Amino acid sequence: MKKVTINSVASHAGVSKKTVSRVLNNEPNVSVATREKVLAVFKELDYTPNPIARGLAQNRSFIIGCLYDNPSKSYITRVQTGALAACQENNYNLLIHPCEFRGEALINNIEQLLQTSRLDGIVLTPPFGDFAELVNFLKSKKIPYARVASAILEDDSISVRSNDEQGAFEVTEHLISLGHKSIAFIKGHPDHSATQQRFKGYRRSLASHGIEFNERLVEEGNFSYHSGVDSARSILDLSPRPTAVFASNDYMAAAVLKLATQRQLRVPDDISIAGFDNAPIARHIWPGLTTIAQPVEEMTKQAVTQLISHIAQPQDEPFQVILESRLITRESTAQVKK
Amino acid sequence: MKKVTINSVASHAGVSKKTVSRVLNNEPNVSVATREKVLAVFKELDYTPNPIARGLAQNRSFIIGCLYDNPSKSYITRVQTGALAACQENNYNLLIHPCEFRGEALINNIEQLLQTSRLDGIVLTPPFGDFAELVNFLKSKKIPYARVASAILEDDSISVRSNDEQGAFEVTEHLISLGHKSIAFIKGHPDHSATQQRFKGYRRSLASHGIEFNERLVEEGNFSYHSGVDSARSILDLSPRPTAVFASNDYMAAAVLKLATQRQLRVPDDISIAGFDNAPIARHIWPGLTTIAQPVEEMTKQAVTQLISHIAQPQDEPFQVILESRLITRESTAQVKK
DNA sequence: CCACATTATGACACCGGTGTCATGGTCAAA
DNA sequence: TTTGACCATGACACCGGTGTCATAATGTGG
Repeated sequence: MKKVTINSVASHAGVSKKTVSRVLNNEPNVSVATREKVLAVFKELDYTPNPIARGLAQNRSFIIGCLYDNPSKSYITRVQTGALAACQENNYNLLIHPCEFRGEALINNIEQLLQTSRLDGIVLTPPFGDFAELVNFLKSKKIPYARVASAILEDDSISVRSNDEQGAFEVTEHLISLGHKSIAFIKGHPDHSATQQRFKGYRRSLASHGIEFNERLVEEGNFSYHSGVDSARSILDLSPRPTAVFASNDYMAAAVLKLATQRQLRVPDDISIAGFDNAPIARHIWPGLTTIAQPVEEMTKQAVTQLISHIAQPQDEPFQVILESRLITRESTAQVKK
Repeated sequence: MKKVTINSVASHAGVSKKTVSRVLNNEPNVSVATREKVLAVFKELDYTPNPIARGLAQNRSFIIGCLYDNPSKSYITRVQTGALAACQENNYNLLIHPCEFRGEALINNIEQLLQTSRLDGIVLTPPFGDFAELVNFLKSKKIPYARVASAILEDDSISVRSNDEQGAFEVTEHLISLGHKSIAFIKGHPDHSATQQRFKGYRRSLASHGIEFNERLVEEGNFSYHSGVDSARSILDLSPRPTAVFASNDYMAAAVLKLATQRQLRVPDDISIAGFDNAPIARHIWPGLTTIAQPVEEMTKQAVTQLISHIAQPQDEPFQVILESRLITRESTAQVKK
């Protein structure tokens, strides 16, 4: 079983390599008869072009890098699923790059990644889309990039996100509609732009109902389960205890639930709990968590699709999309008790 | 800023391309003086060889494929972490390939993957290491592969796993030592060899204590949370109700916990629950789950490292390693009540 | 000191594609 | 009929490495 290359196809079809190449790339100036002859030989020999040779000739790798640093494994796999879908449709490969660096070290790490892997483009998942230093570096190196779920907007860039502010607003509205007035809030990681957005949504809802904002009800978390435990402790120790807790993601919400349960509090009778993200854990625990579902796969897929088309043919127009998220109510929130 | 290639290095150092290539690959027959001169130029120009050109010349892609199909996101990311670590150490890239096909369709899917991505090797994570059809296909195509966490052993293959049978034995021993005699068991997905192994460990422990095996206490799950809910329903409906449930993984155990809690049963006072895998959920819920921790990253890393070294220089000896797992006791298991 | 083995090095083809440019053929307008 | 535009095609260099083989330089034993 010999290897099938563009040369074997060319000699079988009785044309030159170049003509085969033209057919492969759908270039103009090939007669219909020739094109069909070549296509027939493709079928006959079961030919697939060698992406490595193609890459060498075009100085491309057909690889997109996906940068992430996220405590939520389910978020990571959702991002990967979306990115992979876009890559497969376009004959690209996806190189995953978990990365916990910040600042200077981050730039060095990415520089090395680019040197050794020759990526054609990079998808920045939270929080990397929010790091101006990194983005400027990519820009200076002329590496195409796309942002997923970042609130930062630039004039000429690719960005797909959902409306975190609005999502948080809706959760808070939901709690208020159940009669809650004392609603604690656990913030996310300060590096993530989503953290500010979700906090803003919470405050906007309070304000729109004339509920005074109380700083003592706000805790600083970092999206990890562990930080949720710490924040939960402070919140549950408050007196009077708030009647509801809104955590910026489901892991922290799950931590609140765990601690509350350990302390013999009944959820949602004694205290309501809401999260954000609709992570699997939100439905794997009892009671299930009220939360916001975002189309993470779809966001990433659109971002990567756009990134690849930008690589093939650079455009000047920005591509900025905001997808809808939706409130999912489960058992962890209920009418406040008198 | 011009591109730095082997040619620029060669002319700067005043030697031929081929000599530079020799230095790059640590080939013999280069004088010390020449080698040092070339290495100095590497530094000076900040040269990194182009893996694509290298791949074309050697007919390699420097890409390892990682095949998986697993409901547990945390397991997937752990596998990826280990595989990536091995790849990065060896200047390989990792191509992830989630894949839900079986049988004929699986073979076609993989054939296409190989055609388009030209993988140098494949890591088979559960359950793919257990599919003889797939393995035979890879063998016939002469694609190197490595198995992770599969109980299947062949004479000449690479396989790294932990001892599932022993792990399940230890969990059961633990329950029995707490006085449990009626221990329900939820099996995993029938395609996974771990499913058989864990079941065997459970039975061995029962037998070694003279506890009669009761088929009615065994439910068929598939490792998913959902299947755990179904199995839990049957088990909790039994009369008399077993005093302990051992689920083949933590997701199913979490489902048992959820259902038990919904039914006002106190865990572990009314019923003990144990899982397997030490997934994050095992410590994110209350009470935390007693379970078995396996070195998934380490297993995968060793498998991939070995795979890559096998690609560089094929060996005939098999590489078969079994790593230790360990019992982690948390709050979900306790002394049986009289 | 010569014959021969061994080491160090380079010239050149090659991997499998794409880009550039020349060439011959067709066709419409002058 | 001539001219020029345009289309279809191929020859050939090139991308940045590695493999093969020839050759010059050096070392070794008799």
